[in-house]
Amino acid sequence: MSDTPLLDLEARLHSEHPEALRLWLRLLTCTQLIEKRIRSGLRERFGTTLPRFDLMAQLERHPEGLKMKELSARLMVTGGNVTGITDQLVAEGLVERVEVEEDRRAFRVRLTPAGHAAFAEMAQHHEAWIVNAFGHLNERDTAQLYRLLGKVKAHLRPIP
Amino acid sequence: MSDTPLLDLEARLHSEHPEALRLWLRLLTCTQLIEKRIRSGLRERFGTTLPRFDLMAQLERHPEGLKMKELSARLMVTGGNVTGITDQLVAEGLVERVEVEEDRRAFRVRLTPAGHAAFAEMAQHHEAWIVNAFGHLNERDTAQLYRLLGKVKAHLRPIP
DNA sequence: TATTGTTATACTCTATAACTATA
DNA sequence: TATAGTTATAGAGTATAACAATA
Repeated sequence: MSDTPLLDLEARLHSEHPEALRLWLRLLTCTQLIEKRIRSGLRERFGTTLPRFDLMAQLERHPEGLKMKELSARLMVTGGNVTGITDQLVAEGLVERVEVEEDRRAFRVRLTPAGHAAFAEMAQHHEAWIVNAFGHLNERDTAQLYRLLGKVKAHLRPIP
Repeated sequence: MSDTPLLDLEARLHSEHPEALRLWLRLLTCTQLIEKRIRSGLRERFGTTLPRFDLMAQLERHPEGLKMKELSARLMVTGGNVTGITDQLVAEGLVERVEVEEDRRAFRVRLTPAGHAAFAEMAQHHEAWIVNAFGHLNERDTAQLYRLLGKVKAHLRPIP
């Protein structure tokens, strides 16, 4: 139980922690159901995808722009993917690459005015879908769920 | 606020329910972090993927086997994908298709003895990863989180 | 006609690794 | 040497739609 958690799995694990497994399956199911709604909403209403929306959401929180490296870390994907998604959004005039004076290798990606406007509209619907998904939670439940997930997150990322 | 939730979004949504949005982002982050761990664990240790594991997990709960249609519903993916994943697992001797007497269009997919053994080993590690992910939750927190997510799930799927 | 399952297709996201240009 | 970002590649997962066989 202490420091050799993987040595005698066969003997005990399958029945020792069924609650953790049930919890995980429920967490996964909830997330997937909500995520599917958002993905189809974004696709059907705006012809876009969740990773693209997420990238724009990050930029909206950082009007001065974010470096590719920062975007990569925040979106939890590798650099090549950020390049690809950014290229698409640049081609559509929604984001732009701005040179960084101090470092000529890097630049900041930021929303264009058109991108800001497009994001604002999407964000409204996005928020409505979210609010609807959690529609039956009262304030207390919402706060408690948020708090408990905070504990989980803190343990998952020792250095947030 | 009552029956026209999408008409005047611009005016109110962005500031009216920030808690729901925060909750969703945290829920998504937790799920993604855990999921990434599980995916890389399955890949590195067992050379397999999460959808394949999930399919086998469904079969393990149903020793008599499941029809493709049932697997499709449970895994929340469309039929073509189930065919593809099943084909892979059949090729590796982990699952088998068994004819259904009453309906010659359909059959049941079930684990082979080799598949059962392979799944048992994976499931042990899988459970260890899950237990570790929720390692800092005490029993009360776990139960409460499970209960709250149950509320969310019930609202998401009116007919479970 | 409707349903079960397959096939074919196309698209998105992803990680990896080799590459460039700067630092 | 190390870092920022790109390119190229390959693979997995997904949805869609057309299809065959059976109900």
